[in-house]
Amino acid sequence: MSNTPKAIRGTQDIFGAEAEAFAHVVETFERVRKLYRFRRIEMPVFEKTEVFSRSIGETTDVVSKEMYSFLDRGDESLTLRPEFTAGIARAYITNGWQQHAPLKVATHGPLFRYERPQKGRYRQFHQLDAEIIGAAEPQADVELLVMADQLLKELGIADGVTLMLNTLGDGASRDAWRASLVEYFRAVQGDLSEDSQERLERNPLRILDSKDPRDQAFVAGAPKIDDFLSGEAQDFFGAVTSGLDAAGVAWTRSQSLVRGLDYYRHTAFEFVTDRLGAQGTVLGGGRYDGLMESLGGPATPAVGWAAGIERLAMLVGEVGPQDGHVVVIAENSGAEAAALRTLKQLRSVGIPANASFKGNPKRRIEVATKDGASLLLFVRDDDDPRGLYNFRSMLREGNSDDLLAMRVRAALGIE
RNA sequence: GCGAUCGUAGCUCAGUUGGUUAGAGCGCCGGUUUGUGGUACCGGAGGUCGGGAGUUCGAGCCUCCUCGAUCGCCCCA
Repeated sequence: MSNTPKAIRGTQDIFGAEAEAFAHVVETFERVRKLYRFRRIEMPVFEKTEVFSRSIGETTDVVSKEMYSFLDRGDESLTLRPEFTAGIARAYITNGWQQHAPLKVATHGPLFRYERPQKGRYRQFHQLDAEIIGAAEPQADVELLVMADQLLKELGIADGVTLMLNTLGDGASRDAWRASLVEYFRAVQGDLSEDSQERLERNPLRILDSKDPRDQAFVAGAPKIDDFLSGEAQDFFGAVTSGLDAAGVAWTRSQSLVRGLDYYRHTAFEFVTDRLGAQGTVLGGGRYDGLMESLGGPATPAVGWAAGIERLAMLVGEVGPQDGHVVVIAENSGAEAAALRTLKQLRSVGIPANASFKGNPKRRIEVATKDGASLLLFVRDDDDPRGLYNFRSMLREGNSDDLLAMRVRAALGIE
């Protein structure tokens, strides 16, 4: 025991109800993604380090202190993906996926960030991801948000989650706004929190969503992005919001919602909840029109979002009861072969079935009970005069299991 | 990276101002009872008290270090 290696900090071994909830989130995402005709892609888990450092931004926390980077045996600097978007952008360029533009893609899987673990935050965590690449139109933003909205509804968690929406404007708007913010906050620098004094240098937009009351006093009077928006950027945002209204997606304008990563432009959004403590963002994303160029590709407009599977799974809670299943028990060793045949027959027609083969008959029944079996099927010797099968319902008021029993009888060809 | 709380059998936890062989419930294994099961009863296995060092005649209970968990900050999905 003491010399057994421990799991890595911030990783999880997921089992039982949590694993079921996790799978439920992924399955729901797959279903919805097909409804919206997003194409499935599979991405490598690691990339050259520069894929992330050039796109996400050298000064961001993600790149400067949270990446799992290492030299491989060829002395190349590689990094375990801290997010999906940069790798997808790289793939888009290197594989010539421009020919499919506008390209709607979706994926999910593990990401890695060296952070302090806490509720809903892990070093290996999992996200759903959806992107539309090569579409400059606000309809793409709307499409993505409508899909996200439906996903949350189908997961049954939309009630506790609200869509916070903002625009960062185009590149010029964003830069002018940023300069104005720096000027504004610099004037009161001494009164800001220590964190925000730091942010002033590296990521001034982030001061806007600071939780520190010392900052919030100044945030209210800070320059607003709306005053810097070009006419074009205003029209774009207007098209997004009216599209959402037309599609019946509720949203809330949040002037202080910004994105931490450098590549974002125009639309920025987060679906947030207050039921997850400090990790309230459950799905977030935005438009990243500048990203492809930072990786050396052609100017390519794109939008996307990612959602934390663990966080969604926590909100989903217990997933509904599984379909009833049959447990097959051989009454004695002579019936083992018949039991195996029976299991195969049941499963081949889609009836969930499990075997109970450990211990004495009583023990087998106990195990089956704990497994939640709704029907026990005892199998006897082939030549037993009482017949091959003995049914025993496990449900108190057995309505629903009648159907299961009927299906089982049909599958086995008995009356 | 910063702060706070916590870390005793597989699980949830008790363990009195530091003092003889560390306990319970559930679970697990075996058995009895039982109409082939969800009951009851009997018995059993399982812990170097996260790890290391120190204080003390003596530490699960005190100190330090370390690892991990949890909750915030930060960051982000």
